[in-house]
Amino acid sequence: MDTKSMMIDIATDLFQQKGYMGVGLSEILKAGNFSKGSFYHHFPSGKEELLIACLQSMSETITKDIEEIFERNPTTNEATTEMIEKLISIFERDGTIAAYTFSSIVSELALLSEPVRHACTDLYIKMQRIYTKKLEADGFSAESVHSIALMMTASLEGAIMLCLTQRSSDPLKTISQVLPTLLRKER
Amino acid sequence: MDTKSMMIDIATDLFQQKGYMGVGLSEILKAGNFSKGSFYHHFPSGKEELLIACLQSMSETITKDIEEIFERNPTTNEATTEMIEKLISIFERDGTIAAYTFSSIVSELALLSEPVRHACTDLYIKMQRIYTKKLEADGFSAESVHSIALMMTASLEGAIMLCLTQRSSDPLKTISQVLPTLLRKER
DNA sequence: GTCTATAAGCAGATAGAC
DNA sequence: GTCTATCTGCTTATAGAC
Repeated sequence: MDTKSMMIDIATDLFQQKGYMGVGLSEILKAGNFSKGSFYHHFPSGKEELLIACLQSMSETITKDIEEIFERNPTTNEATTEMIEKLISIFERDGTIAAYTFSSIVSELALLSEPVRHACTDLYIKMQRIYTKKLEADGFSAESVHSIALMMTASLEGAIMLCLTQRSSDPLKTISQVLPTLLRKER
Repeated sequence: MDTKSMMIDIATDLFQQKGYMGVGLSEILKAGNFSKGSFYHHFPSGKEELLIACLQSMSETITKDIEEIFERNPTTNEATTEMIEKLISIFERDGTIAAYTFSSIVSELALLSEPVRHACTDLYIKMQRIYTKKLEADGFSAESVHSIALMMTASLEGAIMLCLTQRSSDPLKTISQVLPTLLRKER
């Protein structure tokens, strides 16, 4: 594996644990035994360029993962349940949620940096596209599809945040129980 | 108004605009024409102590505000609609949401600092307590009350985050349309 | 309670040898 | 492509006069 990819991998890990601002460049370099010279060769414009690369890599992993779940489950309802169960088991194993969201890493930065903001928007759009497709296949009406997909994204994102701040997986568990209410077709 | 309160007010404003890490201490002092000496007299343990004071002040404002809305509206459904409308008009006026959430200010820090994490948890608990009370008055069953209140908090929090990253009030508008689905009593 | 001046440390970034 | 040594600027925090 080449140096650049290794840098991205190690940095992604650290960013997920402590957030962008919580990790110094030196910490990343030390963790992977990289030198400053080598780092600035691969990321000439520095730490934020590295972050963007990490976000892109995460985005790919996340969307691929969600796509698979949504493909192998018959309905949105079942896919959602599996997705959230997976998040819960990750959270209970690692004590943190390293996937399905950027917000814990960059939410402050998203207020300040346009490239970061775009990377976030991009991920949300991709996730909602997956939900939308499945909801349409489920037979939901065109108008309701958009609303439900957005509600799924928002409540999931909010629940992850609540889990992280409360150090408990309860919020995700509750959301998982409530979401099916929205996915009943009698509307 | 005393110096300490002025410091809290000015800092709150800046933190809301740029996040905790995005605002240096010197920026705060300059904005209010405070001196370092004066600042460290009032907040001996520094910037994080100031942040906690800001979070507490925000928490009071937010909960009082929500409480009023929930008191003057007959049902949870109507109160929620008014609350979200208010958020939307704030967002469309200021381009940011300076209330009802800490997450854009501190989400990264909440991973690192226990006092900050507790301040966040505290706010969420208070908000959900207000929702819960109203839902009970609406006649919802004891079990469903907890789930719905959590779903309200999570989706609102998530929608605010989406609005901020997408620079659009659409997510809040959509949530406002979808939430009533959860508040139908036929469950 | 407030002031100025200064400290001490670390951040991200650069230069130039190899 | 990688290395080490260095630079600059900024951060929070302190000391001590008024």
